[in-house]
Amino acid sequence: MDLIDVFKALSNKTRLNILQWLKDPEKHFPKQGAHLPKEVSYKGGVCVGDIQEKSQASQSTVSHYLNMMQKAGLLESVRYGQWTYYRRNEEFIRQVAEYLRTEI
Amino acid sequence: MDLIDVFKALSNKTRLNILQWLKDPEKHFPKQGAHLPKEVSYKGGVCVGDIQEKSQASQSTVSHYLNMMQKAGLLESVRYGQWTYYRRNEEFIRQVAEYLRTEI
DNA sequence: ATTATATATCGTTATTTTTCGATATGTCAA
DNA sequence: TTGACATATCGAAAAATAACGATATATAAT
Repeated sequence: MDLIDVFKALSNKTRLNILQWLKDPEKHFPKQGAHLPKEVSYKGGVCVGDIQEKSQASQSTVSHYLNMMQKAGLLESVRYGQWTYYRRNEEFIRQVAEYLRTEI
Repeated sequence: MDLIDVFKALSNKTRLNILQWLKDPEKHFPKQGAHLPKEVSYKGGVCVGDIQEKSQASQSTVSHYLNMMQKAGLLESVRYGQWTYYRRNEEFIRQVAEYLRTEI
């Protein structure tokens, strides 16, 4: 776990928002899931386009953010056809919190 | 609590090191405390010069780092004469960890 | 008062990050 | 197989951060 990359990924309002939105996708992306049955899409996360729309940043910026967060370990992604769904890596986030609590 | 500033302050190896060194000053700054009685200096934290020496960054950089971490809330400082002692703000750090665990 | 020491601040340059538009790639539908 | 759409990647410009030496400020010692 490269903590520096994790904290860098968290050092941005939009990225922090995305992470928190993904905590409750039904709430923050109510109209998503047109592409796939609800069970699948919510379990799989939220697609880039929906996140981009909500975040008000450009498509390339959001794609870059998501990739950065995934590399840091905070997110994971699944591809369904032409869509990439991003969701939180809860276990990793838990570990970061625990590390911060005990080692920092 | 401005989380962004907290995470920015944590996004640097040297600053992270400093925070961890200050968790156990006796261990990481064994020869410090020449200026003041041990009880006082350890309770009050570690002076800038000792931190600077250990961190191998320039004096101005370390001073800047410490100020940044203090502004973020992670550190607090006390001045004894010409020395400024920095120590961890444990309560704040605990709150950050708790916030990360539950809200992020 | 002068000098020495510790820390803070200033000004500058180098580096990194941010952010975007343009373009490439990959997938689906007609 | 062509066209439409979703996402990723590229390249560049702007903005922010990092890091230093020089200098200022504050305190202490002579």
